[in-house]
Parts: sequence; structure tokens; C-alpha cells
Amino acid sequence: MAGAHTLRETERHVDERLSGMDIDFQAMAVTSNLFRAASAVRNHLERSVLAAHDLSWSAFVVLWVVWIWEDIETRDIAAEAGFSKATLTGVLNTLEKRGLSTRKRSQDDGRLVVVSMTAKGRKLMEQLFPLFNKQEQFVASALSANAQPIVADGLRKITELTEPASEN
Amino acid sequence: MAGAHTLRETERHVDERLSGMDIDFQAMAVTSNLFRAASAVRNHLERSVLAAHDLSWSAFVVLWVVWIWEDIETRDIAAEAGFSKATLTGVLNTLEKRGLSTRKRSQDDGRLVVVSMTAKGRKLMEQLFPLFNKQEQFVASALSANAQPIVADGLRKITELTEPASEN
DNA sequence: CCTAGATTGTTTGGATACGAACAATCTAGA
DNA sequence: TCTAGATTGTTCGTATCCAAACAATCTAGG
Repeated sequence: MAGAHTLRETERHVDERLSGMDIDFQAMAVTSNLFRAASAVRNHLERSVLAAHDLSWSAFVVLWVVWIWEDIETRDIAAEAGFSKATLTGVLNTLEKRGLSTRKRSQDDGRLVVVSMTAKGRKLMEQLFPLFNKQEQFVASALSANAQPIVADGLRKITELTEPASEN
Repeated sequence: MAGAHTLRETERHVDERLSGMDIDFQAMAVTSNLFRAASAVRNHLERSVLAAHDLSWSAFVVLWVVWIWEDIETRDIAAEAGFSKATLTGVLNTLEKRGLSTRKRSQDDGRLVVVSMTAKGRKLMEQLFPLFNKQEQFVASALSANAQPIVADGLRKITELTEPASEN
């Protein structure tokens, strides 16, 4: 990541390059920092927590959603986790092969599939999530106690504004 | 995305599910909102700006970096854009095929490759980036004028804390 | 009861991304 | 000068991800 230029160097260079144009630099800083932060944090969490358990990022996200909601329909997992149902099919195959989750057809509606965790999967999450949260704490420690809720709130508002109504 | 549950519903459900454990909920909110926001914003920008020009996200990022830095070495592009040099090779092939950028070997060091934009690529960015920035402005409008620099700053600090020293 | 349309999960085909191996090139030390 | 090791961009194999097409199932309207 980091590379040859610091964040500040880059921002300064960008300012110069776009000086003639009518650009909202503050808005640009918000989005570009958003992507760099998300990518850096994801990498950090993958390396510090997930790699040791050979879990991909999306596998962990699905595991998390299922753990939280318990007996959740796949269409809801996809919506909650934030990727397509095609992708979800593959991830669920992997988790099932590893004995971490199971699928069963809904009795009410034959089109639906309900996912639930195995005891093994639950045990894994009970062990894994505290470690994960410790690293989340490390990430958040970059912010002052005052700034933390402002940032979390701001990100939530951004999500609500830009997230499409539904569908995947 | 959005799905069956609102963000608030989810947070409440999570709170209940983890009530017994020693979890830093504030830190969890920061990171989980970070990922949802990044994904939602990326989708929004892809659909509202990039799709019309048939540009992938990473193609646009590379184009942006080259546009800003002008005659940049590929190793620096990869670092700046945030993905591996293997990925960069593919993206540069695509951009070159479309006549948006060119590669040439460095004269000082035969291992290095220097990338620069074509006139066509420059024209595209001059047309495209203001539209892109308009949407960035829309994204940032989710935040109050006070909150914008706090969020941008917070994200920068998170990046600096979690980004590995270098290497890709 | 029947059927056209809607909904859901899976499959398919193609795009995107990365680590490891590789060839070309540079550099430091004898 | 010569050579072992380091650095760089590309290739290769593999994993991940998505949109579109598809089959199974449900639902609304006659």
C-alpha cells in the first residue's frame, strides 16, 4: 500500500494539479480517504485475525451474519453482507464443506433456503470474534473518543444516502 | 444492498446477541460502518459516473493516479492505487488497448516502466472528473459542514495506523 | 382449478484480483 | 571485471465476484 508518497504529499500534489478546476476538495478527501481506509483496515483484519484460520473476508462476513441472525434466509444474507446472491452461493458451499454452516429448504416456501450454523461454526465464532473485535478496537484507537461516534455516525449517514433502495 | 433490515435494526440485534461478551461496540460500529459506506459509495460512483464510460473501478483509479502524477513508474501506481502489480499489469493492458495510456521503458533503469496518458486519456479525465467530483460532493453532503473534516481526518488517521509499511 | 408473471437459489461465462515463479536488469563486493 | 543477490514487470494458476440465463416454486386473477 503505502508506497512512495505519503497521504499528505498526495493531497498536496492533487491540489496543485487541479488548481484551475472547480473542485470540492473536502468532498474528494472524504471519499478518497474512505476507500483507502476501508482497504487498509480490511487487509489488516485479514492478516491479523482471519489468515490464521484460513478464512476469506466474505466467508467471515457470511459467518458473522448467520451467527448474528440465526436461521436466516439466503436472500437476507446477501443483502446484509453486501454482495450478490451468486457470490453467496459459492461462499455457502465453502462454509458447508468445512462444516461451519448448513442449508435447508424452507417449509413455508419451497423457493427459499434457510441457513444456520453448526456447533463447530458457533464455536469458531465465539473464539474468533473477540479477537476480531480487539483489532477493531485497535483500528478505532486511531480516533479520539470524541471523534469515534462522529465518524461512525457520519459513515452511517453516507451509507443511508448512497445505498440503493434494495435489490442485488 | 439495503436488504430486509435497516442499519439501526441490525445494530440493535447485534447488541442483544453479544450482550454477554466483552465487546467494544463503538469500535465495531466504526469498522462495520466503514465497510458498508465504502461499498455503497463505490457502487454509487460506478453506476452514476463510470458505467456510462464503460470504465471499471480500478481502471478509473489507475487513470486518476496517472493523470495526477504524470509519467509515473508502475511500481508507484500500484502503491498509490492500492493493489498488486500483477493486477496493475492487466489494467494497464486494458487502458493501453483503449488508447488512454502508454507504457515506455525507463532510460535510467531498464527494469522500470513509465506510464503516461495519451491526449485522449487526458481529455477523458478532464471531462469525467468534474462529474465524478459532483457525485463525491453528493456523498459528502450526508455530513454536516462541521463533520466533513472530522470524518476525512479520522479516516486518514485510520489509514495511517493500519496501512502496512510498504510492499505489494 | 389454471395459468401468466413474480420471486428465489443455482449455474454459467467472463471479468477482476492476487501470490508465486520467472526473465530481465541493476547493484554491491570481491 | 565478474558475479551473487536484489529489484521490477509480466506470466501463470487459482480464487473471488458478478450479471444474465435458468429451473423450481409461489401468487394473483380469471
